[in-house]
Amino acid sequence: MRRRLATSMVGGRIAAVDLRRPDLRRPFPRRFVERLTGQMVTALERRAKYLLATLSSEETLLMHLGMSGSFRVIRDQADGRKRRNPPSDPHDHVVFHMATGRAVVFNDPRRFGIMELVPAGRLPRHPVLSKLGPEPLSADFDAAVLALACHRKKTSLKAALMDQRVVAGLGNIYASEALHVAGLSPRRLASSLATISGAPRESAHRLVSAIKRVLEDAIARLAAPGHRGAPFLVYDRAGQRCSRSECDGVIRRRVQAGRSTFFCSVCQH
DNA sequence: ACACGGACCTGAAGGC
DNA sequence: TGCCTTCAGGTCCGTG
Repeated sequence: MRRRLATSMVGGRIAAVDLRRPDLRRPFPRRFVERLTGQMVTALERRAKYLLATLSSEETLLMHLGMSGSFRVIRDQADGRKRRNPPSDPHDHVVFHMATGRAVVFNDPRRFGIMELVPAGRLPRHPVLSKLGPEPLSADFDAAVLALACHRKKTSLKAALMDQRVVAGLGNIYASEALHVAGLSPRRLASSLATISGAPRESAHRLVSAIKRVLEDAIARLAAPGHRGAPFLVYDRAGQRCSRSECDGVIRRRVQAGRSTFFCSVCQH
């Protein structure tokens, strides 16, 4: 999503903002439209599940898609005229009209999304960012770090992977997917990744590799033009056969910490 | 300090 | 057809 939006926004100017309701989960920041209008977008970055658009005003637009949020880009019409009324539905809550003529539309039926404006200097200490664990695809995230973060936890492995302080950016789908690839049961204790002293066991190495592989694959697929809905290995596949070769198990669903977990009880231990 | 359950919203799908 | 319940990719807050 970051890559796709960057193409339309980075280096461009926000010519107008169409704000169609006062709030998502929380009210939009005060003077939201005025603070964005006319700004250049100098960078678009991601931290965990947050998108961070750096503005020429030294403020950063902090965004989260929640459960149901999405962005779409509307290109200007072939004859060069801007669309007066971009195609919209009742859940198109914000439209960024770029000076190029493109429009970036934020749609979010459940309105669990977030849009905030944060002064650049206060970004590192922002409450939602300051407690986040390592980026899963960075070199900082390795078996030693994961084992240390987990060795005193009193929760399941699945819950630990969804804890954004342990590793930042895995959600319910990819937590299940990574555990499947690693061959680890979601019900194991998180602390079983570490020895008594907190050193990583072999399972921690396997899990870190699985997390990185699962996320890299997903990003590669979603970045491909005309991509299809991700073919998950276990997520939302209860009752179907395990896809691992040589495994004749069936995928099961169980609720952990209030969320659905999908796994194969034959090849995940 | 930690872990859990419920709350926040709307819409889709399935049972009756 | 319509009404009910359950479930959905994420945080956040109160409670124990």
